Amino acid sequence: MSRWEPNARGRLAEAALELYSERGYEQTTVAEIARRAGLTERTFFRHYTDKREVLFGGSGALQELFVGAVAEAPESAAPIDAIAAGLEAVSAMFVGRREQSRRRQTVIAGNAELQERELIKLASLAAALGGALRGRGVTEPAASLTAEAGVAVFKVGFERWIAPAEEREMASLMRESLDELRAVTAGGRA
Amino acid sequence: MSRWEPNARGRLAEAALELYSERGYEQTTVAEIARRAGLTERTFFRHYTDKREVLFGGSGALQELFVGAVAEAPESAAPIDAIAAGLEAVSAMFVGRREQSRRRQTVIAGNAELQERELIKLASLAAALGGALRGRGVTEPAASLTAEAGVAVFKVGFERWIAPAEEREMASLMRESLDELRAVTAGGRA
DNA sequence: CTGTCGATGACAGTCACTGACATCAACAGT
DNA sequence: ACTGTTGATGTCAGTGACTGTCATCGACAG
Repeated sequence: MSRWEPNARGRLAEAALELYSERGYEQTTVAEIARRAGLTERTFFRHYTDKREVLFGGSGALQELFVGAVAEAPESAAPIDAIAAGLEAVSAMFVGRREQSRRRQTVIAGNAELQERELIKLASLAAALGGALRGRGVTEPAASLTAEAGVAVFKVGFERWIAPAEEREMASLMRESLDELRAVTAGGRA
Repeated sequence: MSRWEPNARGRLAEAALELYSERGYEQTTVAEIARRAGLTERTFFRHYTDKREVLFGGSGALQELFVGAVAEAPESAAPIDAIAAGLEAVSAMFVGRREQSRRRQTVIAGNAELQERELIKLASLAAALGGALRGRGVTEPAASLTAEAGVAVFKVGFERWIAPAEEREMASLMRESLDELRAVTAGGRA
């Protein structure tokens, strides 16, 4: 057996989401999070760089998955279709996590610092997607624009997925949102 | 005469930009900024909510000017043309401030917290522009998309304006960037 | 049995940020 | 001229996020 309970990082993330939900982000101290996870404040900062980052532990995996799927889409796929493949892959990783995602977004919506962190994560995602598209031979500014569009679709699709009454799968909502973007950007044509 | 030197707020902003440039954002304490401005740390926090905000004192005026110009563009103007009018207005307010803007962007580029703050300011700008467009009768999602596009053009134009060798006026670069966006989004057509 | 390693704890310290109260020139009203 | 109010600032004592440093001690290799 191990000297400590396993998955300290996960316990910290869980404790943080609970406390942020219960009493709000600002009213929660890092010491409290650590205590609920059975650890000390110092150990919290060994797993997460700051009090905000504990809510974004999954963003690295999300970005890797998204970028990987874009990079490995069929060579024949157009840029926007590679992005669509990425959205499909990402949707799979959220299956069964809708309630947790709702709680998390509620917390983020209630605090400006957390919104800032979310924005920079999305900016990082857009930059990485742009790089993946350039790796597929897409030139600028098409690569960056398509990447930004992909992130915009993800945002819209995600918001719909966590909407109160919504029960459809994320993948469907992502496809729907992408279709709407296509319709809008095609505006003015036949 | 007044009891204190005038323009405390401006002196703080100036001192902060100097110190952030000289020794970096993280290596500068608020007490140092206040001391250089001839004030105390407590007074700094009466003028700016936090250590980051002191670099964004002009963002309120920028947003007001941009939004106002969009709202007051000729009724006949298309959404994107209203945005173009806003970009013209904004360009005027930066005249003579290129060097200061360059130093400021260098500081921001060197620190993640400052980038986060900049991103949320731009998100706020996009939201406000979307509102102004809706006020002109533009429906969703065209209003939000056009607003996002406007912010994207502003970002690109601004980056070019502060590029090392660049000497052209901001207004020209904004027009140029907007034209490029038009070209890209028109892609696939005749 | 012993030495290394890695995750954690303990503890002191810096600094961003806040609340409460004091100060005092300017100014208005008398 | 006298006085009360106001507003920007100073002073001081906090709280809490975050960091550097060293100690601890099961697991594991040899």
